[in-house]
Amino acid sequence: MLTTRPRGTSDILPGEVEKWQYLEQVIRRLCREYGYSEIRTPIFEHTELFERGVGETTDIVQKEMYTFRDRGGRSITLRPEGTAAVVRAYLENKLYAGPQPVKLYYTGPMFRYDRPQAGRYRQFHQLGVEVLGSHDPALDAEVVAMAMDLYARLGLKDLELHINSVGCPRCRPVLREKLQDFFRARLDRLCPHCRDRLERNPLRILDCKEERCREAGRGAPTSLDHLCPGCGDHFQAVLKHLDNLGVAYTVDCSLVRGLDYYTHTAFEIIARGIGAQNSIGGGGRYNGLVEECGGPDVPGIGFALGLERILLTMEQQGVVFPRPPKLDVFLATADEAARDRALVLVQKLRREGLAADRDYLGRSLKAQMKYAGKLEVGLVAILGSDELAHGVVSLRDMATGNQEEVPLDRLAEEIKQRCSEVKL
RNA sequence: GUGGAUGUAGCUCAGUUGGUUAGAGCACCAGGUUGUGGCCCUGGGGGUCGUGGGUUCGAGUCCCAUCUUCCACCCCA
Repeated sequence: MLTTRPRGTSDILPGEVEKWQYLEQVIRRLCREYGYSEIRTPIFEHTELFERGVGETTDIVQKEMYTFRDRGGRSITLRPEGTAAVVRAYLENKLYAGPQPVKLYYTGPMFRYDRPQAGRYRQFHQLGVEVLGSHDPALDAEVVAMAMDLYARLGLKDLELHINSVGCPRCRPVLREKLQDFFRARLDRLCPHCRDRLERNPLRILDCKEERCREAGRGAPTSLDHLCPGCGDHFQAVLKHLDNLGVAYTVDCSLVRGLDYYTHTAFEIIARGIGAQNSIGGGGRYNGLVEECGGPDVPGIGFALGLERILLTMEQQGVVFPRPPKLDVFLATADEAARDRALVLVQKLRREGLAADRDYLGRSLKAQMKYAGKLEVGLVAILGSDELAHGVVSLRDMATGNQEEVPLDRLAEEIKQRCSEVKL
């Protein structure tokens, strides 16, 4: 073999791809029902979009981007997430001039240069949802509820919804400083990791698994105590709306998001049992991002869900995927004369909207039957010189073994009728 | 980027202290007499033993390097 697929990528093969198609189908219906339109942006963007949009200090920008120079010398980056590009497209195409708010969704591959492990890949897929142009806390609640609705529709159970408010540009720096002051006084009690975190991301220290850091974090200032009145009111309103919707949540003061653009509401959904990478979705508000990208002061909120991780959780929880039949009918031939007619007949069936196929390997009738059995085709139409002479086809029900002759001109109708019976 | 484990047919794995043409089950293909699947029987194709070096008379078996995959850390979907 010349080479293999790049590390952390995967080939989604027949057998597996049907699960993706099912997931995508549920997603599209959900988004339509919630009033979202699909947007498709490029897989790659100018690097500065992510540097500015996602944030220079984030791990994504500092060590996880697939960045390269194109032949024109431009710095290009394979998108590591979707929000920045949607905001760019919103501005570039002046969507703020249309009816507000703008509700958009996307699915597709994202790229991050990380070491692969359970639930983490270099090319992975997300469903993302973004709403631009509304501050309404009811929208925050609806966005959270929409994510939970998707999981429910897919049959997922026992998920944990964590929610927090990370404040706004007025109150966040205050908390940050208080936290830094708090931990600076306890620096010697922190693990080496957390000493690094102190400058970069002090909130993370509260999340550390080391016992001594948990000990040191006791009594630390929390985000909720330091929200400014505006942020506090907003957060309380979001929680109230979630209560009204019957969405169960845990307020988690240690929840931070890894991307710089988040303000106010931040949330994350955790699934147990799929390994260390157990976050199957997350999101929040980003009221400063549009302006940061050079646009008007327009608020935004959204989420991103990891499709691989959702599929992983579905499998772990034993969810059964619907398995539509590959073919409606297989056309088997008994001899050379029938073979010539088969080509024409199978085309005719396809034009009738049926999924039909035949043998291409010159196999014996027996081998063709065997093949049809393996494909789990419900019906096999058998054509031989006897049938040709009478203008009929022997139609065999593979589940029961019953077989009867059907006139050629009624074949398509007969198959359609039997297929619809099976579905009922 | 760091740490640990792993790598023999399409898949799951055997392969004894290094010793002749590397095996099994499943899968695939073909047969088991005249035009018929799911069970059974028979036969067949398919492996540069991840890759590259090295030690040795001789390496799938030992040593080194490298890559992949898996798991974890950091972080995230």
